[in-house]
Amino acid sequence: MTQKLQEIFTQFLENKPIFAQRAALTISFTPETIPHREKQIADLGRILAPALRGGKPSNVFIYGRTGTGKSLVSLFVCSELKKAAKGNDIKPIYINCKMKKVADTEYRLLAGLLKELGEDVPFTGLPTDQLYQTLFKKVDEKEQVVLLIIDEIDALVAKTGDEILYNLTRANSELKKAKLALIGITNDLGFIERLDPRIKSSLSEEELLFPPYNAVQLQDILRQRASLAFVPGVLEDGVIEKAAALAAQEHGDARRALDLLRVAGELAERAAEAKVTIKHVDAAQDKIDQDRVLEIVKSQARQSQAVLWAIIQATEGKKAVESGHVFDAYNKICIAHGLKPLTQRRVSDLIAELDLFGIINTKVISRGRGGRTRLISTNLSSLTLTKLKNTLMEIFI
DNA sequence: AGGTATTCACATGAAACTATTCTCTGAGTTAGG
DNA sequence: TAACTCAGAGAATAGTTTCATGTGAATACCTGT
Repeated sequence: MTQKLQEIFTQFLENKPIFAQRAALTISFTPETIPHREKQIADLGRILAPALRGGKPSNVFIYGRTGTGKSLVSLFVCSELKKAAKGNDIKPIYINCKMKKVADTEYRLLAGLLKELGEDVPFTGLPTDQLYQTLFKKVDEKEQVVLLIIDEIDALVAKTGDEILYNLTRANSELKKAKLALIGITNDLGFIERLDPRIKSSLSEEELLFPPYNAVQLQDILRQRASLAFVPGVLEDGVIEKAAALAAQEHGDARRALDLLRVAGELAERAAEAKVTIKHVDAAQDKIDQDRVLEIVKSQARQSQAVLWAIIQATEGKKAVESGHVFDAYNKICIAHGLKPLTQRRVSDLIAELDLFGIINTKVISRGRGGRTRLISTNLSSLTLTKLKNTLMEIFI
C-alpha cells in the first residue's frame, strides 16, 4: 500500500509540471488588473471616493449575472480605496449571505459583522435589537467610514425579509462620528423592483450593471490568468478559445471559464500528459457538470433523492416518462426503503425543484383525453448518469 | 363538416397543519471585586 | 454584583397534507347540411 503510494508520488514529481501557480485560476485570487471592467471600476471608484474625505458615499447597488466580476471589482475598489485613504479610516467589510452558517439570518449577519469589527458575540441568545445597538456603538467608536459589502443580498432578503436593510440604511442617522455605506450585490436582476419602496430608494442611490463577458473578453481574462497559472508552453493552441467559448454559452460566466481551464489542467496533470489539449477542456466541462450534479444530489433531502431515483429508474431505456409513472416508482421505492411516501402534490413540487436545479428536464404537455402530464427526461451525459446512479444506489442500499 | 361539450390525468394554488429551528426571557451559576 | 450559561416558552419557519380549482387537446356528441 505505502509502496504504491510512494510510486504515485515519485511519478508525480517526475512528470513535467503543468501549473506554475494554480491559485491564479481560483475565485479567491485577486489579479492586479481586471480586464474589461475598467468602466465599472471607475464608476464605483467615483461613487465611493467621498469616503476619502470622511464623507458618506452613496449606497450602491450592483447587479449582474454570476461570474461577471461583481464581487471581485467591489473588493478591489474597496481595498484600493483603503490604500488611498491615508489619514482617514476606511473599513471595508465583506459579507456573503449565501454561505450557510455565516450570514444567512439576520442574527448571523449582525454577529458576523460584529466579529469583523473585533467584537465577539455569543452565536445565540441575545435579542436582535441589542445586537444593532452593539453594532452601532462599535461602528461609532471612532471616525471612520465603514463600507459594508453585502454579497448575494437577495438570498438574505429572501430568507429574512427586508427589515435588516431598512435598519442598516437608517443607521447613519444614529451614528455621530462614523459613516456607513452599503454596497449590495445580487445576480437577481428583478430583485430591486420587489423591494419595499423606502428601502429601494435609499439602497439604490447609485446602481451599477455588470454585463456578461463575451467570448473574446473571456479569452483575454483567461490569457491573463493562464500566463500566471501555467508553465509557459503547456497550453495547446485553441485551449483558451475553447474554454472561453464554452463559458460564453453559460451567459459569459468568467468563473466557469476559469474553472474549465483549471480542471482541464488538473486532468492533464493527473494523466501525466505534457500538454493541456482541447480534449481536456471537453473532459473538464463534463467533470464540472458531474461534480455539480452530484453535489446537489448529495445535499438534497432523502425524499428528494428518492424522487430522483424513481425518475432514473422509470426513464431506464426510454427517452422520457410521465409524472404518473414516476410517482408509482417513487411509491415502490418508499415501501422498499421504509420511507413514508409523500403525496402526489408534494412529489410534483419536488420534481419541479429538480428541474430548477437542471438535473432533469420537464415539460408539461396535454394528451387530450389522455390527460395532462409532465414529461420528464434526464439531460445528463451517460457518464454523469452512471455516477449519479452509483451515488443514489449507495444511499438506497 | 363544423361546432360545442366532456373528459382525462395531472398541474397549480391556497389554506391548514406539524415538526423543527430561532429568539428571547428569566433563573441559576460563576468569577471577580 | 456583573457576566455568563442554560432550559424552556413562544414565535417564526420549513416541510407537508388537504382541499379546490385550472388546463389543453383528443374524443364524444350534436346540429344542420
